[in-house]
Amino acid sequence: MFPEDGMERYDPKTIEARWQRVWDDERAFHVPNPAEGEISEREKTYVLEMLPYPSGELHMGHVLNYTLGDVVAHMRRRSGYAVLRPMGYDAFGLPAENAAIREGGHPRVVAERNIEAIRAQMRRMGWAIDWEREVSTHEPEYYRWTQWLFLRFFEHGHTYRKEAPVKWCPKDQTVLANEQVIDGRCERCGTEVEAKSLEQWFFRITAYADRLLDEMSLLEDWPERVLTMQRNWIGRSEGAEVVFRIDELDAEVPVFTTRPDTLYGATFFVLAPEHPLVPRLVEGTPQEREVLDYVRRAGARSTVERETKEKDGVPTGRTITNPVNGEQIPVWVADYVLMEYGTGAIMAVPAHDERDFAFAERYGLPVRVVVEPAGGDSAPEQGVFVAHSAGERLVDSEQFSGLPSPEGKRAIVERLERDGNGKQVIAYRLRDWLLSRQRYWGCPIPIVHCGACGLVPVPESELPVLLPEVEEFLPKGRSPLAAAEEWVRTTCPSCGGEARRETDTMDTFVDSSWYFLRYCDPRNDEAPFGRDVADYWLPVNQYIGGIEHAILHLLYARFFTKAMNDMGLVGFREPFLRLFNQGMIHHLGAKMAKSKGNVVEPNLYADRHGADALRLYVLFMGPAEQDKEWQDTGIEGTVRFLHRLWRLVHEQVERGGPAQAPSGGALARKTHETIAKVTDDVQRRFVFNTPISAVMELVNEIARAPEDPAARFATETAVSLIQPYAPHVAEELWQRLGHERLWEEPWPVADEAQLRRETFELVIQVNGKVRDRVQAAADLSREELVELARNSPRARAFIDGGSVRQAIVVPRKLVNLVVG
RNA sequence: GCCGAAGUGGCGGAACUGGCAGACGCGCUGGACUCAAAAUCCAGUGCCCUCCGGGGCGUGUGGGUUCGAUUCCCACCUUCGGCACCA
Repeated sequence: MFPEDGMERYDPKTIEARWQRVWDDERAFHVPNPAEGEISEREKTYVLEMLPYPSGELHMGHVLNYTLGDVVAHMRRRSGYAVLRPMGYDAFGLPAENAAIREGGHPRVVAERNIEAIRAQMRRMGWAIDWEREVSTHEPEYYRWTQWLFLRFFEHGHTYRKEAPVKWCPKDQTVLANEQVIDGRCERCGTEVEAKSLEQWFFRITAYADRLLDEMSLLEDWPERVLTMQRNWIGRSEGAEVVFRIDELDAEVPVFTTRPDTLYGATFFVLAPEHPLVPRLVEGTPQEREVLDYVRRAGARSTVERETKEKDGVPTGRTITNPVNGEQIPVWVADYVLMEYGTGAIMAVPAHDERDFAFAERYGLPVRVVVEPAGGDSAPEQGVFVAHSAGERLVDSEQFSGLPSPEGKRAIVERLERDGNGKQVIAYRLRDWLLSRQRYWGCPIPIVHCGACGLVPVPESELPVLLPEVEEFLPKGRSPLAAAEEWVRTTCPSCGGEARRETDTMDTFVDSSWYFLRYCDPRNDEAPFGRDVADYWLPVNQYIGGIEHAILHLLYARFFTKAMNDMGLVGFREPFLRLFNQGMIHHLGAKMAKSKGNVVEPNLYADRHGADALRLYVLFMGPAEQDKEWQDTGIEGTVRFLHRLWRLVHEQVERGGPAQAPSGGALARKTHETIAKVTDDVQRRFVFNTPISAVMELVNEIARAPEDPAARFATETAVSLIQPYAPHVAEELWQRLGHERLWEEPWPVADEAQLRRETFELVIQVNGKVRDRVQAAADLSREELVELARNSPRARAFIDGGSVRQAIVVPRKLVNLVVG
């Protein structure tokens, strides 16, 4: 740039490669575990970003995600904490398997090739990661412990196998967990899912529903919307189970309702088409054909269709007895009642439930009002829909009439309980987590099916159950593992007889539900992790990732942690104390996607401008939690800034000014203000764009007064403050300033004494409008400030003939003269 | 439909607890350097008016509270996200 000055040009490529090598050689970011049996003296911080799926290509979302974590980790480490910041790969799963099917070859080869590629790109970004703790979920050394944990869950009854209606993705040829179905479509491929009844493996996450809600109180800082989404997903609702009877069949049919106070308004009864009682109910009746026909048609409807069409159903010809008044009401079958929720049957109260009302309207069923809104003085109109409201009272409900709704609920439930016709219950929307998948590239389920002994766990000594080698990965409705006949055929660990291995593999979300624990103790070959070491590092202090896992991964990991806590494997109940969701980086107005051709590749920019400029830019763009738009010209601004800083440092080295700043000067004060701002912004506010602005301001100030006695001090501080954001160039400049190892240098602390000002700019307002600004001594009294304002000629012009009726003084800020 | 978040210059954004709206950066305009260009540096840059002193308006829209509102309250508009036959 200025070769005639002999100043070396800022060349990010060389600098970045050099410092990455130094960090590796010196194991700069390796953190040892506290020695056995002794808790480390140093306070710890666990900074973690969500486990990446190794697609082979790093994208901008990763860059933002890991750079955020990097800044936090650097600052924490330089503030004296032992910082755990590991990295690994969520390597099992469909993308690698599908790529292998498409291109031929083995999913493992695809996955490992991708890992190599993405690791190289990550290292290029210079993140301060302890690479010695790297793990990948597809390695037998890892999935051995996934299996081990599965068996502990199995022993404790957290895992079970049952036949149940499940969601099936016809494209991926596998079942899905409820959480992986979005609007009736497969979360991965968007194919409409089908309903099937299959025998599958489940985690009993529903047993933890209440704790997943209640223990949110243990979390330090999670985005409110994530908590809301989880609460909605769990869907806890308090109500009652009410038992209706069909005497002719000697059958009891319980329903769940949140409105037991409306029991007298039940005018019909509805069973889900899948309800097991339906065939017996209509057997040999004139309605049999029509009802079974309806059931068949409902079964063929897609979830989407079922949810969007007009409500329909068929009468069964049977009646059922309302336990409170003995009334006989007709039983219908309709698919607006879902088998998965409650008991698969409802009492229909059309006057007080919109869905029941719509159904009653269509089929001309009676509508009986039994609750009147607050302040109803005349008898309620019959046959209409009455929305739920505060202060409502029961009517036409025998002895319960007149009770306010909440008391009515209580009284009716008490009566039901006394008569053995019901009880208070809580229903959840949350379903158990379906964990088995009919695909190859996943963790094998370590179970043996024995004709004599049933489901037998594989003994711990035989773990891992390795994935068998097969020729064909294409799924055909059953797991490709089933084709490895020799592998499938085994002996029962319990009785020694012939037995067959489980051929389903686990949902990859199982792998990622405990990876944050493996990082504590990644090479342990006797246990998934040592409890002491886990209890030292965990819970994660700062977790960072995308909002897409608001329910899926985050709910599963919380469940796993709680179950492990119950089993005595860990001493804490929540895995992630603070959660941060970064926004998405868009380009050309849309989410980056290969199919749209608008992907901005980080590597390209790292090569062109350096990783430091890229890291700075993704943070400088705007608030980290907001979605934002990539601008090529934007990164050029950060490039320019680094060049400017580079020149400034060299100029200061040339000048050789004193490193210690004399106190009291404007530049010295600005420097301390910058330290305070940069530190506070990250630590308290978790914002990353304004600290960069603050350092830019400081650099601008230095450039304006390079001969200031505080210039050298200001320059060194700027380099030190920018280190978490642009670590390579900061390290290089630090060395050129005559120091070493900036990453080990304590984080700067602002000197309170230097922050104090002797004068300030007093803003003078007249009737709320700024009319003048004057310098004022910091220690002036309120009266003196008002005098100063009154004497301002500019303010006077606006006071004119009027009199000052009031003066508002904000100390060290402004005076507002109210003139009337 | 319900719940939530957001709306500020040409653009990304700042203003943290009700007290100077537009920090920082991009872009643009003018100038310096150069044979020229790039790079760099300097100055300017919300809109309107101006006698060049300054004045008026301005944070989605309309109202309110207040000495004072981007910030608090009410209503509405727009965008985005979540939930949505859950009994």
